[in-house]
Amino acid sequence: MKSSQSSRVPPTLTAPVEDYLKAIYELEQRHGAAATTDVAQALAVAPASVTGMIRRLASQGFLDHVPYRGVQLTDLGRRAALRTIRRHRILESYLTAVLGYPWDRVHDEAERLEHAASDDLIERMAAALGHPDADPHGAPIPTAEGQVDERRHRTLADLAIGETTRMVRVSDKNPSLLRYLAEIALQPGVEVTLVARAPFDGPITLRIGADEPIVGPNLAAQVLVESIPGTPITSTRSSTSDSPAQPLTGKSRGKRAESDSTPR
Amino acid sequence: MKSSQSSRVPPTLTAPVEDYLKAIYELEQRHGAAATTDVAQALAVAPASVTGMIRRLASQGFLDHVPYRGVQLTDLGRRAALRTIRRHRILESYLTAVLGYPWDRVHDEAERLEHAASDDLIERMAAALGHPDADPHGAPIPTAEGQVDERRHRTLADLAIGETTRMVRVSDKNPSLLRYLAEIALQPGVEVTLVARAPFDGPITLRIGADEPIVGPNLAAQVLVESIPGTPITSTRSSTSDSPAQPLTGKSRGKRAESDSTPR
DNA sequence: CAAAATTTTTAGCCTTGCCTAAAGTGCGTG
DNA sequence: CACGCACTTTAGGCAAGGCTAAAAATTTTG
Repeated sequence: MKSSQSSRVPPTLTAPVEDYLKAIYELEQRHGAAATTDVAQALAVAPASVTGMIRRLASQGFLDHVPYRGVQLTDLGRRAALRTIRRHRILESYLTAVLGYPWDRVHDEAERLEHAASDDLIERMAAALGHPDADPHGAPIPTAEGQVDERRHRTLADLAIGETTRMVRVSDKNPSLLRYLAEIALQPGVEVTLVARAPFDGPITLRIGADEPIVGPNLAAQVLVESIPGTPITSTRSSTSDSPAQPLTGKSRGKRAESDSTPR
Repeated sequence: MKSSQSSRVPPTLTAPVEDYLKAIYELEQRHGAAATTDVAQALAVAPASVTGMIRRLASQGFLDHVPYRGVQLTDLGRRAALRTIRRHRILESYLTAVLGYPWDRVHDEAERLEHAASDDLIERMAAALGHPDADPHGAPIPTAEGQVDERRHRTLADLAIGETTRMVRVSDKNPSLLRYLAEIALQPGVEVTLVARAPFDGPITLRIGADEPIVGPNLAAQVLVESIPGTPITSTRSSTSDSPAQPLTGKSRGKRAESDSTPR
């Protein structure tokens, strides 16, 4: 019985290990837990493979595993996951801001580079960008010490009719969605108003600047927004919290790398 | 019996495979052939491991292997090797010129990134640098089509007394040597004169600008130089050729990324 | 030119990650 | 409360790459 408790994150994790920890962290954030099947789906591997890797990760102190019950990252595992996430998001920011990558193509590139880049390189890139708080898709960048803004946000689908909010974030994993969002100028920092919503989960009319694009509820549910300070909250739907609910681990948001993405 | 002849380089080679092909290419350049032991030493693995990998690479058409005789890259293998070398050298150039890496620390970083970067990323970096011909250590960068300047050069140790040449290249693999060279300002593009050479392989006095550093024969043999056009060649020692010997595969040299390395 | 030294290969084994097929668990529902 | 379904784990394999020890081939040398 080995006692490898909550010490420092080993410097040399394999790429698959980093991917598992990252995926488990993100599942924990979204669903409060990470089931074998969910991890398998997130990583596109067979569930049996996940069971095997989980055993290994548990034995190395990255997570706790109750058979048939799911996994939970230890402090060590969470720090390792956040380190990889920091790398990923700084890489995305750098590729977009400095090398002109469109925002729908940075994910795959960052996904590979995050396992190969040294801490030194990552910090040089962060410095070159002025230490941004969020990546081009609005995802908060953890600090080198593992602090990150874990606030939940409402989605466009949660808004009340007439409500105006600021777009804050969208997943980086769906290139065609990202291309479409760029087309209708729906990007982090932009103000968006819910003009109308057709019944029975029908199309949603937005106002973005002078345009009034109509989007499906499926798209709307993927776009995260936040209240604009000083605007009354006219809640209509049940939703995840927007104002600080859990104690924040990170610092304030705001600065963000300009994303000069080129749709198509 | 599969027929995977001299077609295109498969897009997805593993990192070890890329490392083997690169090492074999470089050994072929230097010694005309690549022996099992040499490859093993270059990659820091056991000779038996090399035998195994060589069998696999031969079966995939990357090289020809005559048991107990050594290996030779096929056209396919050579193209794969040059692709990796191009990535490596563009990465070194970019890290040095754009992110302020000192020239003694780019090798390790490039060594990992070369396996993870996409062609797109590499070409964006090359474009950002104005498509340099050589990396910060003077190594020629192969074109995307696999053309490269394979000229051999003399070393500082080969010079005649009083001869003035231009420093062109040094290996990127020895950080402390690189730091010392930066200290005495002996970098690619710099003019260097052989002032004196003590007998019995003794210390060598150089002139670089206004300085006259004294270096050992061991160091001198690692620094590649080329004749300055219009300077008579006063040969004294046996040496590898300097003027075009083998037909060139690459284009002319010249442009080179500024290396703003910061020694210590 | 045979013995010694060197190089190369074979044999057998290990770890990491992944797979499929089959067996166990847990839970909701009739 | 038992049955069925979904989820999870176990069992058994495979490929890539690496290792050591030992055998075989080649080269060097006395």
